[in-house]
Amino acid sequence: MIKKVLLIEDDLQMQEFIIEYLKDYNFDCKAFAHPKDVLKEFKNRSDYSIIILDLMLPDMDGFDLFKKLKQIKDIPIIISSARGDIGNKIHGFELGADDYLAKPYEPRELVLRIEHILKKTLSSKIKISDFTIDKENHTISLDNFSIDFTKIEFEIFIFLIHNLNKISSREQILHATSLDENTKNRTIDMHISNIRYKIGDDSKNPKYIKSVWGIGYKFLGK
Amino acid sequence: MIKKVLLIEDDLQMQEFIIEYLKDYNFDCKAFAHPKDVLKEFKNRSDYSIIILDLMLPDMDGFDLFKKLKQIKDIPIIISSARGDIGNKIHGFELGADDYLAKPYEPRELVLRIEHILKKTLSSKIKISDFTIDKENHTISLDNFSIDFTKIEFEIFIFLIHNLNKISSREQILHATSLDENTKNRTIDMHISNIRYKIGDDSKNPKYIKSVWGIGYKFLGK
DNA sequence: AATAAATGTCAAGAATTTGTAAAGAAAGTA
DNA sequence: TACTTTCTTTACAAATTCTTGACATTTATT
Repeated sequence: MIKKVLLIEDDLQMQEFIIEYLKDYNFDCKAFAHPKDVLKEFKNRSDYSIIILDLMLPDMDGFDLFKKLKQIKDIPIIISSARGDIGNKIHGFELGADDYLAKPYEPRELVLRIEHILKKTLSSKIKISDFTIDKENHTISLDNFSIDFTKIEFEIFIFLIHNLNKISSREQILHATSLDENTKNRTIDMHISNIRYKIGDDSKNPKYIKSVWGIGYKFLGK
Repeated sequence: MIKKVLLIEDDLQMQEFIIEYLKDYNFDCKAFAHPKDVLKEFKNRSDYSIIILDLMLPDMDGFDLFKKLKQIKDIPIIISSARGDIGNKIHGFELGADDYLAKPYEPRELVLRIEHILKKTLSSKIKISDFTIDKENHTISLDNFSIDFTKIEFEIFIFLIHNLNKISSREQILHATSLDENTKNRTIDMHISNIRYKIGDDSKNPKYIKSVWGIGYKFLGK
């Protein structure tokens, strides 16, 4: 499967160069210079695997853009910035950037970092807890029985299990999934209830999804 | 807790410089130039949190050393190598390096990468008094027994223990927690009573939470 | 020792949060 | 269009937590 890369870079020559370079490594890369265009594109076609975000952009603060992109869909983002721009780097990591690249960088280094991150994030068929998760095929199975999750159930399940043993608030769940941002909390409870039913979990004596009173939900591991 | 860093670097001046730099960021860094010494040290004292491995070493191939270190104990390793030494970089990632740094690098960048990796790897557990506190997961344990605090009990407990050996007034407790501002003082007393019960403390002869007559409560430490 | 004020905690019930059924709205399909 | 599936919301019951009053006990003051 060809991975799609979303490049945000205002230097047009650089754009061209990276697109060509990534093509050789089997990445389908689209580039944009303006935040507005990026957001529009990403909202419409969110089948990208990774985003490369250059911080030196016009119009809008790069961190704003970062947050907005993450809100639309939580995929890995590599931040690139001018070498020595340390303040930004700190901020980048704190924001949750998966990596950053100091400019000027070698294109081969970019490829390596992309592959490294995708390997961690996307590699299909991972076993966590008693479940086998195949993100690529959007399937989850328990004891070799495939579970039919709906889209949102799948997203919530993935989010919870990625935060194994950590409490996820309803707000976090909301933002991590494609749920509309003014969806009621009780809707999430309802999805949890349905997920529990499908995986045969009991809310009163949970094996997998525990409610943490007043705070959120927690996927129990190991 | 001070984190220990194991630096493998054959340039002695560079060693000195990095040790000093990391000291400013509260890392306890020990450096070695020769693989034999490193292995000996790491076998004897494996309480390091992270390893910085420079690939340009005498005596032994850097990748061999990498593998041997990982075998002794699987802690994060950052590989550093001469800029442009792409072949090594690939290899580094394939070996399972957690990150790599192209030389010359800024020391601040090293700190950032260390902190980034440790944040991911190390859990957020802190030990205070006899308790292990994980704020993120909202769990507190005493002698490996997990204590089930309610939301407000948790908040009060955290506040008291953060003010170890200091007296906290009921008013301070009120404001430090999510309690409604016109909650009665006696309610706080009740919460304290419940907390004491859960941690097995005795109000008359307290080991942890002492009442200071007319003023407030004090968490006793060390 | 007597008194007043502060603290400990039981127990009741008030308030909040959660579980889930059911019904309708929205989106997708044939 | 009609049908199916998914999503959202509401409603009510159940569970949990929070608050308070009451009374016993402790501490400080005189």
